Amino acid sequence: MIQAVALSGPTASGKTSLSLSLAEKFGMEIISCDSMQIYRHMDIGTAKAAKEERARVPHHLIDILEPSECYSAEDYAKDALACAKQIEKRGSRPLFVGGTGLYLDAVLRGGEWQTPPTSPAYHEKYEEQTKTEEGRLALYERLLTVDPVSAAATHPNNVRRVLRALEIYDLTGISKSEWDKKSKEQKGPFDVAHLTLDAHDRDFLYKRADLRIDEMMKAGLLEEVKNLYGKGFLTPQSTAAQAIGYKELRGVLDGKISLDEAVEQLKLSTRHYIKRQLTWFHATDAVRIYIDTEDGCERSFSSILSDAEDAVLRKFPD
RNA sequence: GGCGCCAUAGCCAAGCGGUAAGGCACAGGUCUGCAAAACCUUUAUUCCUCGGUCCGAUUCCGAGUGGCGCCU
Repeated sequence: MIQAVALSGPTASGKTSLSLSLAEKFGMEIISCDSMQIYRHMDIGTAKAAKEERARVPHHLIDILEPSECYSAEDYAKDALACAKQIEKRGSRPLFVGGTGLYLDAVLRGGEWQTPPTSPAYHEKYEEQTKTEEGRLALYERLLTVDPVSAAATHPNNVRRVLRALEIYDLTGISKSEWDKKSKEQKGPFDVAHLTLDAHDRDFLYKRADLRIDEMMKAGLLEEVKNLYGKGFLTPQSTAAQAIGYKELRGVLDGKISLDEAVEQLKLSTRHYIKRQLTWFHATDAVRIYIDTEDGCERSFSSILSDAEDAVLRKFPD
């Protein structure tokens, strides 16, 4: 078992600065767990740690792909595990830091029972069919006969998940629910201290996020987006184009919406994202570290840091 | 001052005599791999106020209030 620490939490909760101090304190190396910081040329909008910050502690899995390249949770699990093994060999612990819950789950779960990768071709095959109500229902009905357990857990409207479950069955002859069962039974490769940042007052988090977006705009986010599209690094159908900020600002470049509207939209998308992240991390057994007091006031960095250190030491007394 | 139009949830908005569509926001949730994605659930005992007609009014009539437009 590889001993590891994980620091999760929603956007703008302060993961980056806390991770640096925590890594320095315990001599850990950081493995980013962020589906968008993976991509090069997307720096401002994904709030990557600055160059000087990254010089303080070794960072991994940032800037490893071009924005046009495909990547998935499965790829991440492989890459992150390889990274973690090397860090362990160097005699230190990996510190997973990021807000992509699925990616974090994927590495920590690890093991033999990994479902086959998605093939874009499979999904394209059904693109026409999923456009109509009847088509979607037919797919769902097929899933109902092939894998009733997964069907029961999936809403018929959630085409992506319905297709994915069908794909796994068609590719392997084994139902997705069967794969999941095996996967749950196996032990992951990590012994992990999972900390997650949280706030008593949701608005406290939202305000921080709004503020950070204003700073991103000042730092030249629009230029960054313009460049990405201008140089053809980013295409509308790539995964990277789904990134918050990049998709909203594209409308400005096309003259479809005003800059003010786009920024409002970007703030809204960010709030929605924060909410989904909180839902995800609340469902984990992570130790919650609050960035505000119970009456919604800001806590000092040093007290947050000392909470985090305590949580790590409780798990690994050294 | 006169005439016309409008007033429905936090916002936008349909309904125009039979018991309040829809969208957005908010809130809650799902998640085994495109996840910064995709998807789900929930939200007006009441329609600006008062009076009238009617078995029944958000809907029709009158008055008031507020907003918008046009005219003098």
